[in-house]
Amino acid sequence: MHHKLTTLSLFAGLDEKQIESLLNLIVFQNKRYGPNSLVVSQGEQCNRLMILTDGMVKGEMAGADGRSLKIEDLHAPTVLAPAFIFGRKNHYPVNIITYNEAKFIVIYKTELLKLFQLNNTVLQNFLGMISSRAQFLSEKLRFHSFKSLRSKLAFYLIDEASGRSSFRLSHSQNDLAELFGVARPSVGRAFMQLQNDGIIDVRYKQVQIYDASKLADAYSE
Amino acid sequence: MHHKLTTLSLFAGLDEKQIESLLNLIVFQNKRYGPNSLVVSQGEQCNRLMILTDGMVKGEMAGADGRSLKIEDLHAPTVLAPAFIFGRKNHYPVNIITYNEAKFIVIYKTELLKLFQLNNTVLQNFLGMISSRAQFLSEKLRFHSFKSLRSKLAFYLIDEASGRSSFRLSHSQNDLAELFGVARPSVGRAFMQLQNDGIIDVRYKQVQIYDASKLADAYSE
DNA sequence: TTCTAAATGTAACAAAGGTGACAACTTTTT
DNA sequence: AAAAAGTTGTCACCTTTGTTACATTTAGAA
Repeated sequence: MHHKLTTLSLFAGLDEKQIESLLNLIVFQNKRYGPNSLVVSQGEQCNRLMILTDGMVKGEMAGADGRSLKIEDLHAPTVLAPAFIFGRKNHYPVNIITYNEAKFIVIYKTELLKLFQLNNTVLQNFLGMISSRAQFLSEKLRFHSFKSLRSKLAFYLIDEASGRSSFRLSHSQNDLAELFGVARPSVGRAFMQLQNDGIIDVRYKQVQIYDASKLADAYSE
Repeated sequence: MHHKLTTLSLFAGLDEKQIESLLNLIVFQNKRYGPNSLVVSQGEQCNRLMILTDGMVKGEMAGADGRSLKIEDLHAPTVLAPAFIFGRKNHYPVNIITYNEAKFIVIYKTELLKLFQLNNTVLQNFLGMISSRAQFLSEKLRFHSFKSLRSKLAFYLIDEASGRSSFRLSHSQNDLAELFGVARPSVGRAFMQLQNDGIIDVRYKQVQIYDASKLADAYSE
């Protein structure tokens, strides 16, 4: 029936039979939306877990004037906004809109808690999902806390080097520019400056670190 | 005994007796550290929940070269790094060091899960803690995604106005500068530019919005 | 009220990064 | 091997933000 659920991170570690028998023990709804339907509207209270089992949806945030900007695309199977059922703010921050026909499983909060009591693996998966998200965001944010491009690049290089003094970059300058939120030529300039300072040597993707200590200094420049 | 635990968010909604009887049902350790002790070292595996019941500690991140920068101070009672027990990366990202003498309750992962099974409130509190953290981080990050100072300020103003067209700012330009990660005079300039464009009127903390639509336009400038 | 500390307005100059463009080089595909 | 696509080096010029400094205004304390 819901064969795709085995690939859902919430049910990781469970086989099809286990999932089915679990779902038989709780109350949930199947919902189906046509293309371009509003599934969840911004500000709506989030007291249920929505699992996208088929289709593709987008989350977009309505601006003060009605225009909206896309936040992200979500493909089945996935869980929508797991951090909003139990968080302090339990109102959706975005509109969720279908691209094509989409199917959902909807589990209300009380039933979800029942599910957690029934199966420890599901609970751990859910805890893992939210925790990983918090970790991911935390890391992104720390990256932003390095102000200058030079410091971001230094941080990246030390991480990428992971101890080696010579290595090949696994991202293009374009990727890095996007990652750092700057323009591509700026990345090139930053590389060049580190090289001119005698800290590294770069030639295309090949990097040689001459002075790891100075590179670490660059964190705070 | 652990009278302070009633103010711990993990045990919110429970009284002293309930907490005590819960703790009697699981295995945990009491630990005590002297001043300036290393409680947790960066990279160490996180397979236990540490609850700071007395004292004050700091988290600091060791740089590649040994120097370290302080991340945050934590006061009792609080839970250390709740998002790291169940997350994908279960290694502490920081060193935790005591300022003064500090006492902890240490609950291993398996016992913590037992606690969740025993008491639904504790589970919901824990879910709430990590969810709220994810939400908080998410919001911070979204703010950073507005590139220009003008767009950040516009976003802030619309939020602060919350519908009104005239209101008083609740932060100083200094606060805003810190919040936006820019220099203070830049904040002043950004205010002035919005004013010169006829979008708002500012006089010290008093703000009048003339054109909310144009202000919203400024998101993407 | 008067004094004082904090907040704000403003200016000149410096520095960082953005933009657009193009050539040179590498990698991948055919 | 040749062609195509992608990546990198580099340049000139523009825009935004940082820095420092100082005068002015406001708000809070005495």
